[in-house]
Amino acid sequence: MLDIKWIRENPALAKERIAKRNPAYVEEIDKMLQLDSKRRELLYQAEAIKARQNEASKRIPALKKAGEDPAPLFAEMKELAAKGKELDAGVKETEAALRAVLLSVPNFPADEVPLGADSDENVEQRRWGEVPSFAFDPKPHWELGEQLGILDPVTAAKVSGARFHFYKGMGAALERAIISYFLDVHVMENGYTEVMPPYMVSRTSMTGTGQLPKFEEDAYKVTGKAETDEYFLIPTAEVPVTNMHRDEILKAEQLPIRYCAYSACFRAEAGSAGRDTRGLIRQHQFNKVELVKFAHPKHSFEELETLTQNAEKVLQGLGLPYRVVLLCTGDLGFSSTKTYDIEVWMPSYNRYVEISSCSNFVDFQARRANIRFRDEETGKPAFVHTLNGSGVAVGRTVAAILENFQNADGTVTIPEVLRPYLHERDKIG
RNA sequence: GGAGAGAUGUCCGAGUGGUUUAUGGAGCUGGUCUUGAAAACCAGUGACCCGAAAGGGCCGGGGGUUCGAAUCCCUCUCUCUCCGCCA
Repeated sequence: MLDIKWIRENPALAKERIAKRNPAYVEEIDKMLQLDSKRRELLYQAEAIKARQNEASKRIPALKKAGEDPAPLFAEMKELAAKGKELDAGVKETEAALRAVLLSVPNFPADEVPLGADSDENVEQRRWGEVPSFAFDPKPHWELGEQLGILDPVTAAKVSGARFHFYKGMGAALERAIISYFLDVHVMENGYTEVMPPYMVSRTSMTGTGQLPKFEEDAYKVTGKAETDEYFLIPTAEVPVTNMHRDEILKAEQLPIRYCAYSACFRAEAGSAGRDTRGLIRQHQFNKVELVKFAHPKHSFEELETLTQNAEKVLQGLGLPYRVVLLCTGDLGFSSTKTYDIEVWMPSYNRYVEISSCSNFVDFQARRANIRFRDEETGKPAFVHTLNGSGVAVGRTVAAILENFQNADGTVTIPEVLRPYLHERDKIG
């Protein structure tokens, strides 16, 4: 959620900044400004009436004590109360309308975010590792997975539907080993605290991180026995973990707080019918290790750099070639102000494929979720900056391992760092 | 699922219809004292919203009763205790 106060004071700049994302949002800024001034006008009137009511309330006991009849005052007050109620309703209505607009407008892109229409205009920052060249015809991971008997989408389709997988045998073990490896690196080397979050969250939590109200169709909703039961399956551990500190005032010395969390993730993939239909790339349910940071506003952009490096580290450990790109304005997520994607080399796609997305949300989520800290300079509460990044997507890592480390005989070499988690086996098949 | 209790400012906690519309602690800031620190004492500081300020509003969310609600009623959410069920 953008800061209405800041927008009120900098309307031209606000429009300029939001237009970088999409000029259509300029109109929304005007709507905000209009509702904001209406709200303040109504609030002023409503509060003036309340002040008069309070004043009268103080006089009534005094009148009684003096033996005078307060009845004439009652009549006047009754009228005032009716008027006040009307104004209160107007304030509430305007506030709700303003909030609705605020919740539907995305974050400003940071100044250094390149202008661009879509992912083609993302800017490569660096590459790591060697893209493999094969002396044989390399296979896509879905073929390797089937041949090795470790991936089974057909049975999953029977049991659940499209975009699900059974992992079997070494496939299941590999997925589990990767999860453990990622968590161990982030906990032991990168300084994160491990959390296991709930997989179902409330509407409030989904709104706090920005998935709702705008992207409800992308989420799976779970209803229960009671009519009021309403949960959303988490699309990422970002949602429960960021909301851990919702409505809290943290101490400045606690910052930065770093959490890592393994979770399954659930996505409806509403807009991607027909895309990446084979393999592990785009599933309704997938595993991910997520990194979340709560940072002091002064340091959040540095924290984004280290967060990205922390995610890169696990790919380096595995020996998977990747590149880091800075997302352009057209590819930037709703809540983010700046995002680096890490893309792993995927031989079957003959290109780099996203395996991690590391973002700084500045105060956008913190304002929605009311996550604050006590500023040491002013002594007043201020919004923290939240960041998160995949550290990294597990299913896509399995795909990348299978494809990049496949051998001519159809076996796959297991990266050394994973072997301790797999009874020291060095290959699959 | 049944029965009961509760939700107050950064934290703890008082307040059960008005005449101070939030008592008192802790914390934090400054001061006195001290070689320094602690303790003690003195003063200040209270979330959040509108406002340039003065000031006003604001006691889990929403609704109601009343001239007037933290206080009474309804409702929702959450927490705790006991019982039941359960991995």
